Order: sequence, then C-alpha cells, then structure tokens
Amino acid sequence: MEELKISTKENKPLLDKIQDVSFRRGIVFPAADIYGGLAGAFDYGPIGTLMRQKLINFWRDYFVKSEGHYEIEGSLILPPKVFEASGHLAKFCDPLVQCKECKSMFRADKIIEDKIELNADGLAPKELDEIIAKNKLTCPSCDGAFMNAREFNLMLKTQVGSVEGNVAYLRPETAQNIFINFKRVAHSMRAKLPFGIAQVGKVYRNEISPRQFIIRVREFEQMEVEAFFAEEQLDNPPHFEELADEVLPLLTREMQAKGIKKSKNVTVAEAVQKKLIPNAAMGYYLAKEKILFEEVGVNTELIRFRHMLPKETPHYSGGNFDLEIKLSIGWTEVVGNAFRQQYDLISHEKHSGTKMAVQHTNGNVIPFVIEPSIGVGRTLYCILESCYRETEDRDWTWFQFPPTISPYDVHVYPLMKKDGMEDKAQEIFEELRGEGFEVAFDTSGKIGKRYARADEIGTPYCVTIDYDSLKDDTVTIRDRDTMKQIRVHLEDLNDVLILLLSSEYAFDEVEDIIAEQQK
RNA sequence: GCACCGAUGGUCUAGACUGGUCUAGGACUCCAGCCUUCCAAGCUGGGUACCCGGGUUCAAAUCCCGGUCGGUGCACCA
Repeated sequence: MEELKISTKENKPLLDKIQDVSFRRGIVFPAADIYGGLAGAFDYGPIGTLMRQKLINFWRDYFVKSEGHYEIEGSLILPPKVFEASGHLAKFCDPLVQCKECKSMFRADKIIEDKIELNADGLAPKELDEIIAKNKLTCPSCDGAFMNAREFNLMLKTQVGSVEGNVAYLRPETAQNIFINFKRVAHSMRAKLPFGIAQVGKVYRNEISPRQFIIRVREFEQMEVEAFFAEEQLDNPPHFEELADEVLPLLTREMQAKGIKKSKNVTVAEAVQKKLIPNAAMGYYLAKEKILFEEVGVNTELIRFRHMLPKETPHYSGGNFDLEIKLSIGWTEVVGNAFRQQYDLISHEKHSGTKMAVQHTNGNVIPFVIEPSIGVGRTLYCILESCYRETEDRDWTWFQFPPTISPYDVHVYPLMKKDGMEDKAQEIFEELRGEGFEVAFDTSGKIGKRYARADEIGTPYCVTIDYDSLKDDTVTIRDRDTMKQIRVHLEDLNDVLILLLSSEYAFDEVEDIIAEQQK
C-alpha cells in the first residue's frame, strides 16, 4: 500500500506535483475555489505572496533602481482611445468562424488567406462573411459550410459610469500606461535620454482556453520596463561593458528554419557585432534577464532567447526575443523582449495630438523603445519547477530556493515545548523579526517534522533552541541543503544569518569565519 | 470554443456498473494532550468530504439533464 502510494506520486507529472504542494502549503489557490473556481484565475496564498514580493523586490532593485529608471503604477482600466492608438482594438481581435457540420473553429482571416491568398487582415466580420460566401469557402477538415464570423476580442471590456455603453477596457499589457504617461514622467522627473520607465501590475486577456495551472491565465502580472533611447544611443547603452561578455543562449531565425531546437551560446558583444540581435541595448537587457533568472533560482541551462519569427511579431517590431524556459510542459515564453521602435509614441502622438518628442542634445526627438516584459506568475512557476527536489536523504519533497526568493529566511523552533525552551525561542523569533528577517515560528509536533515542513516551503535555515541554549545562550542552525547543523552564540546569530543568506559562503565555512572574528 | 473523459475531507483513495445497513470506510496530513535533548514513523482523543443546480424515485454519493472546474486532442495564444 505504502509502495503503491509512492509510485503514483513519482509517476505524477511535475506540474501536478507543483500544483499539489502549492495548494497544500499556501503558495497559490484557485480563485473563488469554494464556488467551483473561475478558469484562468488564481490567488496567491500567504507563502506565494511572500515569494511574489521577494521576486518583485529583487527585480525592482536589479532592473529599476540600479538603472535609475522611474517606476510608475498605472490605472488598470483605460478608455478605448488608448487601444485605438495602440492597435489593440484592431489587432488584438480575432474574427472566428465555426463549421456548421463538425463545429471546428477557425480564424476567418486565416482561412481566406490560405485558400485565395487575399490579405484579410483587419476586415470586419461582415466583410469576411461576404468573401467566404463569394468564394464558397468551406471547412478545411470536413468541407462543411461556415456559420457567420464573430469577433473575438482578447481584451476584457467593461462599462464605466451610470450611462450604458460608456465602454472601458482592462489593459491587456502594462506598456500603454507608460507610453501615455511618457511626457508627464519625462517632464516631472526632468529625465534625459536614455532613461527607462518601469511598472509592475496586473493585465487581463480573455484567453480562449486557459490551461496548465498558472501558465495560461486570464489575469496575470507583468514586471516591465520601457527603456527609451535616442536612435544613436541604441548601440551604446549605459553600462554596456559590464555585461558585454555575458553569454546568451540564442536561437536565431536561421536555426529555427533548419529545425534546430538547441540554442547556441554567443556573448552579448558578439551577438551585437554579428547583428544576431537588433542592437546593444537589447543585448544588454537579455543579459540582465539571464542573470536575474539565475539569481532567483532558475537553472540557466533551461533558458534560451528565441528570435520571434516575422509572423509572430507585429509589423512595427524591430526584432523580438522571447526568453523561453524549458519546463516539464515544454518551452514556455516567460519574458517578451520587444524592440518597439518609435511605434507607440508616434501612434499616441497622432491619436492624442500630444507631442511625444523630448529634448535631446540639439533638438527634440521621439525615442526608440526596448521593452523587457517579465511575467511574474510564469517566473514564479519556473522557480517552483527549477527548485523542486525529491531526494534520497529525505522522505518529503522540498524546494531548494535561493534566499532571494524563499518565502522565509529562517524558522525558529524550540526543540520541545517544555522547560522554558518555548519562551526562549519566542524571544529569539521576535528579535530576528525586529532585525528585518522574514521569520516563522512553530512549536507543534516533533522537531523533525518541523524541519520537514520548513523544507517543503524551501526555508533555507532553521534555528533551534535546545537545553544547551538555556545554559549557554547558543543555538543550532540547520542547513536545508545539507541537513547539517552548526552551533552559534546568540550574540553572533544575526551576523551568521546575514552571512548565510548572502549565499557567498558554504555552510561549513561560516562557523570558521565567526571563530576567526572572535580571536 | 468544439469533441471525449473525469470530479468523494488538506492529499491519495474505497463505495457508483446492480439506488437502501453509507449516521460515507481507510491511509497520510491537520489540531489538542501525553511521550520525546535534533530530521515527518510512539500513544490517546478530535476535526474535516460526496463540485453546483434541477429532475427521476418511497429513497440519490450512486441514475438522468444543465452548469462549473479539471485533463487530453483540435483550434487559439496581439
């Protein structure tokens, strides 16, 4: 019976295991679960929320503050004019036709383009129906007749105010807030090119079929930078030398045409020089992303940057590169890197009448835009998969999160609840919390069970208060990865934890470093 | 959105075909207490479930219909 249980667990797909532990340990829950849920919507639980905060803070520090970018927080709900200008109202919309016989759905414009080689892009459903009728187009799978075409807009529509029909949309990307605030930010912050505007926030897309846990959802979060450059600055971005030798795993269009799946490693400088990527600014951000993913616990062996094919990118793109990660469910887009050129600012200038040019050396220019857009939920999922462990040395599953992402830094436990150990542990817990550590406290059950629980949510260190602690003010620190322990004096606890959480020293070394300091 | 399949405590599941001893059983988990000076395994007690709505029937976890959610395939994924 026991063996049977273990074997079913081992046979489970990784995504299912991650989902189980997420529900069980408070990482992610289905939204409105007690009412049967809503497809494509999830809530973060307490543990997931801590992780999400750590991820966003890390990004904020590394992608925003260290670059001197300006972070804003824009409205989720926006008027239709924004999306007329951005092109989402026309392009983010698929006209679908359904076969009367076999009920298959197709994109009406694709059917027309495939069969009679007529560009039907952007036509209204009525026009599409007419073309289909005139050319007697039928279902590719069963030759049946089509029903009338219907618009399927991927944006979620709502109403504002008391008057019927006053339409607004939930934003399908965070980018537009940045473009429509571009002038305000540039002026209020006296920004000089090149500069960046960053934003993290929710976006909404009415996906036809959300699937695969938190990978394809209707509401998700982006951490995004729009980096603005004068044209001549694109090949000479700030700090470029710092990352010029970083290696990028690239999958070029050429390689894709040949059916090659495995990326080739090219340094940023080489990629720029060989024109494998649009410009140095793009290369700089790709390198930065790779480092970010490494720092938050994603195995970089699983990363590639894929040059999107022309049909996958909008016409104004100067070359998009997706950061894809090889998950158990296949290669998955986690970051979209778009070279949007001047498209958005020019379009908003045209539609709104607001001049988007900003002062630059001699005169006004409309800057070029590089957009690294990181999916928060997908990144968290990648971290979960990449850090998930089932090992021989323990009967439970665990997460090998780096401290940059682990929900807690440390758990504090009394060895047992008696003889004053609980009070002492409580004191130490509160002290550590006061020092700014993310710390949890637990007294229930045996110590081994508590270590297992800490492992299961990937807490790197546990501090245990035992009988010796009561005598000589020393405590043990247990290392999640090795299950080894060291004993430190309470006076050193704070420093030791800081050393350990910096990840710069091996667990064994830290004891010696402290001993050294005391001499 | 289509087709097929599925849904029982926090998790894995028994029961469903053949409606009624099912006031739904087990294992793990969880909670309380005892025991225990370091890796989920001892003892005692306890908590928690038939996805939602309707129908058939004397009687529904079980049969039927609709919905929701999930899986797979198709389609979709600016």
